Amino acid sequence: MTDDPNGPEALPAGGLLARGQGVALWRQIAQRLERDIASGVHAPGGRLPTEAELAGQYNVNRHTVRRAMEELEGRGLVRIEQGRGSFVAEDVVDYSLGPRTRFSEIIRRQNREPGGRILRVSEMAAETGLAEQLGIRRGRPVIVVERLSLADGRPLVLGTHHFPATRFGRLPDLLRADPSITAALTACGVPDYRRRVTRITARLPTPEEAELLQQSRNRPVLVTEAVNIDPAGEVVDVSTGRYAAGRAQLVVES
Amino acid sequence: MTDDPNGPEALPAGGLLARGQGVALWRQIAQRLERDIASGVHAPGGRLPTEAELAGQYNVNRHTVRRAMEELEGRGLVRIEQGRGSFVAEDVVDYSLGPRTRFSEIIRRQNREPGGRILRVSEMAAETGLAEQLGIRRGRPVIVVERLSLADGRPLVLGTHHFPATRFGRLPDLLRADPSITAALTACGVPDYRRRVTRITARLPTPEEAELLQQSRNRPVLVTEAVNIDPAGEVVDVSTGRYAAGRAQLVVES
DNA sequence: GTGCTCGATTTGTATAGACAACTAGTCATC
DNA sequence: GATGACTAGTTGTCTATACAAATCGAGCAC
Repeated sequence: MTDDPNGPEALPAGGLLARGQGVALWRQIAQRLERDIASGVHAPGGRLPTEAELAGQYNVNRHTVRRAMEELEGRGLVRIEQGRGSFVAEDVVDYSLGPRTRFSEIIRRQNREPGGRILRVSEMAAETGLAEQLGIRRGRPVIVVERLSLADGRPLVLGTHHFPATRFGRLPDLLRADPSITAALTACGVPDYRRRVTRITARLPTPEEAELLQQSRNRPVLVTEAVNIDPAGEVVDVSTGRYAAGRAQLVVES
Repeated sequence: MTDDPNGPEALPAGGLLARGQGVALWRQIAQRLERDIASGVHAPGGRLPTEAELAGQYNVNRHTVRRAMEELEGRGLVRIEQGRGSFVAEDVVDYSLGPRTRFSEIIRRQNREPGGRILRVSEMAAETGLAEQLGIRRGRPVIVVERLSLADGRPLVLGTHHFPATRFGRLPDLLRADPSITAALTACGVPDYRRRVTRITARLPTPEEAELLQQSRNRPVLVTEAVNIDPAGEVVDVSTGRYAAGRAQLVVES
């Protein structure tokens, strides 16, 4: 760095702030953080340095950093959570629950790229409650599909689907080729289906769920139990969904 | 006030805050100020108690009050001005400058009640510059109309209009009956006119202007010089407008 | 009457300390 | 494996002091 204070060199992001130059320290910090966010130094959803870290980095008081963070929060650039930290804001997906709940449609409607990963396909005998919901006899085989749904590459929903095996025996093969459940059902002779009911609760995720959804084990997931039926009214799918904390909100329009 | 802390009596607005009850002091202060504004204790545009006064009133630190004020400012309820004080926010009028600039239309378009007061009507000989703009000979008489325009009863613009007396000799009588210049011009055979040009500057108001506009003498007013012409292209009015500080912003759409 | 200066007033910034409230991770226990 | 306790880490609130920056009004000079 030259001795010329008006030289062309740009200070690095962590460089000293300009004191007594007419721009409040907190504004300069806010500007730098905004720039770092815009340039991708901090990714959406990513955790920012702590207030103490930033205070040390910029050699200012923690309250000065807080003032800068409040500014960014007010502008929707960051999300501050007591006890957890500060995070780059990311848009929360509005997950509409209605007669035609379709993951890919919902995601595309919000200008994001839907994705899916089939985690596991297995077969098991239906226990009483599930059999009842599916309208089959207890003990009959069901295809269980565990699928992770992503938006823009980020996990959003962890779904467990149950299909009567007698009717949807081909699902495992179909899903190997294309992870779209809607497409697979079409191939099985169900060109359309609709949501009959959705029940919503919340709970803490299991360790495995937390890992798959890329979230903390201490933050609750929204849990849905849904029943989907075909045009004839037959139940085709009983599914459980677990929605990543802070990344989706369920929307029910009356 | 009864000894029962759960009694039905509501604390007066200036009553003590509830400490350690799970609601931050600054939130309680913000809520009370919001309530006072909503109930009309503080009128739009009115000055709020100073930070020091509020700190004393609520028995808190000045920074706690600042936090509350920042909250209200962020929600657009108040306007804080360094060195001047804090004021209840009032909507700033968008004063559109275009071919058909009409005060009453502009005000009504923003759901306010236009009003006007003729301050003075006089006659004088046109000096060189004015004569030139009006397209008359120097020394010819012009009718000078000083009008205060109000929105919802609050002064917004102080206008000085100059009309050629030979053509608009009836203006004084007409304006006595109805303070609408547009209506008076119609009665004088000018059913329509449009804005040819507007020049904008800013300066500090004179003491009289400040008083009429109900503002500080230290705050600049926006000043416009406008030329209005009739359908035949003849200049009908050369006017000066002085817009109250903080209450109007000129809007020019390209 | 006007403009300038100065003191008082008011908000804005920065630091500092202390403690509350919340969260996450670890570890022990069942 | 699940649960609860505990600890460390992180943000939130409140107070306090000091000084900067902006504004206002009074007084005075011209």
